[in-house]
Amino acid sequence: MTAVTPQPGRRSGEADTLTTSERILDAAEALFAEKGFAGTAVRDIATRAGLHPGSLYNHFESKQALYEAVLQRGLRPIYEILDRAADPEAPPGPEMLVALMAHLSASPALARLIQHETLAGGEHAMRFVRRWLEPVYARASLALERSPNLGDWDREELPLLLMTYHHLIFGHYALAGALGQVLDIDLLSSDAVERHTRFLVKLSERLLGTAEEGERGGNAT
Amino acid sequence: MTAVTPQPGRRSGEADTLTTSERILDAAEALFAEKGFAGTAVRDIATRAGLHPGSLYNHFESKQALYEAVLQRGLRPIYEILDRAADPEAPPGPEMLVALMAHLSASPALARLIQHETLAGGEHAMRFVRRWLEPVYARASLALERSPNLGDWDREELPLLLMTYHHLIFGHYALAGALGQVLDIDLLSSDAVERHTRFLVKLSERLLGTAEEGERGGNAT
Amino acid sequence: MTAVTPQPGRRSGEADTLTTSERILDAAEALFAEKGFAGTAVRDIATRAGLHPGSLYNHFESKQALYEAVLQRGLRPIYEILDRAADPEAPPGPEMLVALMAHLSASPALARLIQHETLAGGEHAMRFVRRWLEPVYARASLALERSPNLGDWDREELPLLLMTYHHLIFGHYALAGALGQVLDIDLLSSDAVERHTRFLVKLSERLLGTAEEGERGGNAT
Amino acid sequence: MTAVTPQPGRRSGEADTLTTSERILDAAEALFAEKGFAGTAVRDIATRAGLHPGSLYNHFESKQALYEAVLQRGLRPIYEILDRAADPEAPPGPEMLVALMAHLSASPALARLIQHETLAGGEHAMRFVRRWLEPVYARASLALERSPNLGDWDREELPLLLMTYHHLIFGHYALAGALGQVLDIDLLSSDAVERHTRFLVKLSERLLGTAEEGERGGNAT
DNA sequence: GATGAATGAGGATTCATTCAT
DNA sequence: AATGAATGAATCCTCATTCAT
Repeated sequence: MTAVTPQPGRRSGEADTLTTSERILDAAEALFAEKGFAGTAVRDIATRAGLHPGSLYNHFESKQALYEAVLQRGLRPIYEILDRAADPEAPPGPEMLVALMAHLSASPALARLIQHETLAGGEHAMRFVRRWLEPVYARASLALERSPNLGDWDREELPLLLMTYHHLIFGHYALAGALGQVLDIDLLSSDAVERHTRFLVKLSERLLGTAEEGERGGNAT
Repeated sequence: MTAVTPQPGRRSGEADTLTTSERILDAAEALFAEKGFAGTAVRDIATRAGLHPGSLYNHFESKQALYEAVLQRGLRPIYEILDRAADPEAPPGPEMLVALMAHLSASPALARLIQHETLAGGEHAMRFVRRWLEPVYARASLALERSPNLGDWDREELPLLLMTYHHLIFGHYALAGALGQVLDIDLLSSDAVERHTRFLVKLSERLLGTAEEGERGGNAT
Repeated sequence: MTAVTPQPGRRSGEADTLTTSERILDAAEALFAEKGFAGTAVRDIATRAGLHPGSLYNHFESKQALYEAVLQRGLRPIYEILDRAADPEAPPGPEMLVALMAHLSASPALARLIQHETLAGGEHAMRFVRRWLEPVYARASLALERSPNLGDWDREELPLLLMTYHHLIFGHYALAGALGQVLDIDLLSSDAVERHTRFLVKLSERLLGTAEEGERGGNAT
Repeated sequence: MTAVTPQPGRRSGEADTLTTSERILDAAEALFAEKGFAGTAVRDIATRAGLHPGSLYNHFESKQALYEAVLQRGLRPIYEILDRAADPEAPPGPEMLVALMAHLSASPALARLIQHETLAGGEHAMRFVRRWLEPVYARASLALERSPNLGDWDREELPLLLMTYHHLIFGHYALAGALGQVLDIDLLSSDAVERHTRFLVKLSERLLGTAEEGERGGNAT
């Protein structure tokens, strides 16, 4: 067991060395992902984090603030992946897909959180969309436009392409639990993640004409 | 799409002629879709349906029962569409896609409900998955297997293809509100629905080699 | 099946020939006896009587009025028994006990109702006590004072004797269900009623010196 | 009666030193005794205990759990009295009766609670009977069997003797309020309790031939 | 006389949050 | 930083009762 220097952004790990705040964030992430914001009780988060509900307010100002902290912690690595992909210096290729897959399959709660929010509608969700989702789409859009065979699609079809990726990535991991059960597959096993990544690359090929070289994208997780 | 003779189970219509139960179902569908089950207050449903909260229980045994009635009402037409598509007598083609699109774009709340449930996890969602989603997948699977160029895909890639349709149909309309805002498009306009339908047919073509004859399935809504 | 002339005071009988009001009274009696006034829902009474809750108000003005009708119907025969016993023309003896036993064991709900009310306390119960219980005690007191060996007891002990009979008669049948279970006896069987009657006569003998001749008091029910 | 050292489970006392839980138990005992379980509103218990309805749930899981806690607190001393009486080392005598009287007259709510439950019938009451009343009868049965002149009664009359004591003790204090009003006596005054105790001893004498030496067991309350 | 729907008050309970300790 | 108790608003739901049909 190597010494763990507490990193703000890190997920889980050896239980005893986790900050209380991190334990709360972990508990909250799991519960918000499963039951949504309204369906999650502060008491349950606290219990799961091993403390009493009141104590939670020593670490986060409110349920809402905790929720946003969970989102923030989860979304930052995604920004970084997309930023790297949008870097004009970087070579085009399936690396972004592979990296995204790896990240989401490692913390599937994140994908579910994002879908919950996107699904919600109303004031609250609109703020989320503006603050969190628009930057993601802006970056993804940049990355997409560097694809070689894009001319195959009309300009007005591009948003649909973007959304296709949204669904096949975020949607896939968000629903991995339920759909895995329907199909009797563990969609979060490393095999399945690898297969899904290959599938996405193949599909990209057919849609965009990219990634002819990239069937290897496997050692995810 | 065949002419729709108004039936007891119909949606919307002249406000005054709606049964109280139908008004409740409409109100509940909208609110459950927007806020999820836990986030929706029975009082709000009642108010929106124009009656006092207690009266609601003359029509539905509980919030849960109401929720299930909403799902049932929404899902039945989907079963019928898929059943028709799975009928071996029926000619293959994009009709199923077109019909599904038309139905979902006409009541986008339904798609959101389905995603809410599929997202939820836990006991509750698993029951939904078993009772509602598995039959859908069974029928869709039958329909898919009749595609001509299916040999292009490995047997283990078929579930991923199925899921792709799930995401591009249910996911699309479930997230239409939020993603439409990000992309600054009204994804529920009849133009957009038509475009999305053409997109899906085109994508099917590239994935399955089908639908060469039927791209113009546009008179949706 | 002989012709049944509808008698206001009669209990149960051939189900089909019962007035709706009688069915309601029967249902109410059973439920009030089991669960008390507050614990009984008008809806349950109606259901048990085979009609819808609203219809009940065609027969009784309110839950309270129904309750009082149940009491009235049940208590009238008891008054009559006590009146006969207090009649100075009547020969003294255990006949009153035997008759009371027979009546209460035949409709044990009545005893429970009386105990419920007596137990309750508060405004409501005090009204019951004044209206219903005081006349019973007045009559019973008259009957007691005609006992031969009463001089054995102080004047201030007489109320305790009266209460002893109250408990051993009303209390006995009120608790027959529960205590029968504890003791593993069916206290409402005709054997048990006969035994209990003999017991009471024997006890009266020892307390009041009466009833030397009366061990036969058996053919109850 | 031995000296009573104040214990956590004690009744009444200097108002300010009572635990909140104790105040709730006191309030609940009084109200449940007067109005029964169904007739008592949690809000009223809370108000009487000086707090808001929700706060009550910090101390008791539910109305039902509170009810059971009230019963448990009240019944424990009764077990102890009966245990002492059933002890084969202890000398036989009216001490048990005296002690029971003292306890019940000091908290008459308890007797009413017991009668309420015994009266109730249905699932709920049966559980009570099994859990609470059967042990009482088992102990009382042991105590009874040590009486000298028991041979005077048939074996099948013993349950009726047991029940007689049940009625004359629990029934007496349960109905003390109402019957006291009918008879125009304060049955809970120390005089009345003493007189009732003497009455019971005298009655025991006549029934069992016991207690020739101990009639003066009067220092109750 | 029966029905089903409506009503509004009140039922128990949960909730997020606060605060003294 | 943690706790347990307090709070009051809000939760879902049941209740007795009414009324048009």
